[in-house]
Amino acid sequence: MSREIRVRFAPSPTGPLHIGGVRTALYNYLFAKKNQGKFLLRIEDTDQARYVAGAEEYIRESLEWLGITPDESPWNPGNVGPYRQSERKADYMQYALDLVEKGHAYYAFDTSEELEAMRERLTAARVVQPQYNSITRTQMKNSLTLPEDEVKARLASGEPYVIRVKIPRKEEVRFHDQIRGWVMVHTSTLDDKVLMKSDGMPTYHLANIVDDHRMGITHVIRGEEWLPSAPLHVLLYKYFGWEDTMPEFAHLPLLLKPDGNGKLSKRDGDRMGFPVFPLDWKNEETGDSAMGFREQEYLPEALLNFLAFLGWNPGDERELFTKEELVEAFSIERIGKAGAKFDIAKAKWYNEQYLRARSNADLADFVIEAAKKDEVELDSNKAEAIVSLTKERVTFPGEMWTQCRFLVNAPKEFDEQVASKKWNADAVAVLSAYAEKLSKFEGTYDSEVAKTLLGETADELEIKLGKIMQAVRLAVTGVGAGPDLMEIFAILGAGEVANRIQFAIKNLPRPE
RNA sequence: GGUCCGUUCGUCUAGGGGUUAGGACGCAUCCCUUUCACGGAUGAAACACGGGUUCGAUUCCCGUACGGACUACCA
Repeated sequence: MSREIRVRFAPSPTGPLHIGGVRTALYNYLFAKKNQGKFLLRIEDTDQARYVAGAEEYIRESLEWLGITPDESPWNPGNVGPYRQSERKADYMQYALDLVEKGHAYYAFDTSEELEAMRERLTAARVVQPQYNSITRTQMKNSLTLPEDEVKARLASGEPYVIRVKIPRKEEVRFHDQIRGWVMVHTSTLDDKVLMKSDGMPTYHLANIVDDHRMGITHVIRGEEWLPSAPLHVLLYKYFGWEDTMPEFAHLPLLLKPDGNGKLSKRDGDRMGFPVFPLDWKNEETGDSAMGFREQEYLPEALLNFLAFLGWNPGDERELFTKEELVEAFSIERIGKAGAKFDIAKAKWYNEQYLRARSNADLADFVIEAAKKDEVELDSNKAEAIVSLTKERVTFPGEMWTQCRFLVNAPKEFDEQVASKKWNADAVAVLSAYAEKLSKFEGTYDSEVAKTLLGETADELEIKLGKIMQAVRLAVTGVGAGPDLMEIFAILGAGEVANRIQFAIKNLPRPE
């Protein structure tokens, strides 16, 4: 009988959720759904000093925006709660004490000054790795060196202490990683990590083992930065006697900066002008802020697809996947080992693809909102017209509006470069004749009519249309590039086009 | 420094003892379009290096180089 697949995403609420964390959440989600399992969210808030107000809500909103919804979370608890470690505080000590009793952990009373002194001493003695371990603990103040009654006395007096794991001197720790295969580490390189802090809170190492066990986690899918402490975790499972239900591990490759080396940081985004966080973030207290993919108008389905492909691929040549298709195709075996550079150009391409896949009605709402910020009220007909004019040519929804602003606001100024290059006597001749015709025009002025009429006008003057189209565009829109001109003419209407042409002829310098 | 992990076009990657080393993004050129895009076509572009093993290695093994993560009473 096999257990139900249960995975968790366990961020700590210390600030905005990094995009790498989002990918970790995504992979956990995909793996759970693929295997008809459960995806849980657990808040790792055991560091009270680093707790940032609003961070939890940020995590929740980010996941919601992307549709990576946890089956169980602090806000939607299952029956293995609490889902916030701080709320489980009282339990952890019992587990730590259990380890002390079994001889796998011990009390330590060293002050931070004493710890510092120890490190200095070791460094001076040219010890390569100054750490609290099987050798150095014999010289420190702990329940292994102090007489039993003194330990009791110190404990009774309320003196601050921590509980450390007792790492064996010579032992080989072997564990399997689903991405990297077998990993072997010798305990002589491990140190006696703190399990319980002096404030009564557990460290990550203790808390994550206890919680994963109690929450029935079957697979731990997390970032590569945890790989070095995985041997400790394996040891803890063994000391607790939970080897039978120890989860499988999968350590994900890191997200790297686009240029140079090293992991992707907020600075990289700021430097190169792209977001590194899902949502905008603003901390009123510290004043730090960050821009988000959502506010930069990346579509959630595009971000999701992009992120999924950073370190994973389906093995065939498909690139575009909905969330459901990702679930269907996902497998841990196909996750790569090497870190992936964060290439925003690809993200933009995905955004274009998904933008074009959205319905015009849907996109029209975007356009209406964007116009509102410019204090322009658009009805849905006009907005949809703008959408069909532009959706094939923009990366972000907001650009649909910025590219069409001139529809509402007639140009007062003209692009000088285009004017000096393309504004010529032929163009003026055709345009004034065209405007003349338009002012007398009656009937339906659609893009076909607009085009035919313009063609006829040019023919009569024996001027090639191709030579003057840029100038025509300039006269009516003020710039040299944009959506299909004849469609624009149709939207503007004959009278408005005529007016604009006349304004342009009056205000642009008269060509030779 | 130590431990662990990694290395195929500029980027994301497929592949895997014998291949013209495949795709996508980006880039370039051309076609379509009496404008601008979309689209289509084509092109340039990669197995880090050195040793083995082998008839044959980009693929397996070992080194080297380079890169990364970790090395807290942070997660």
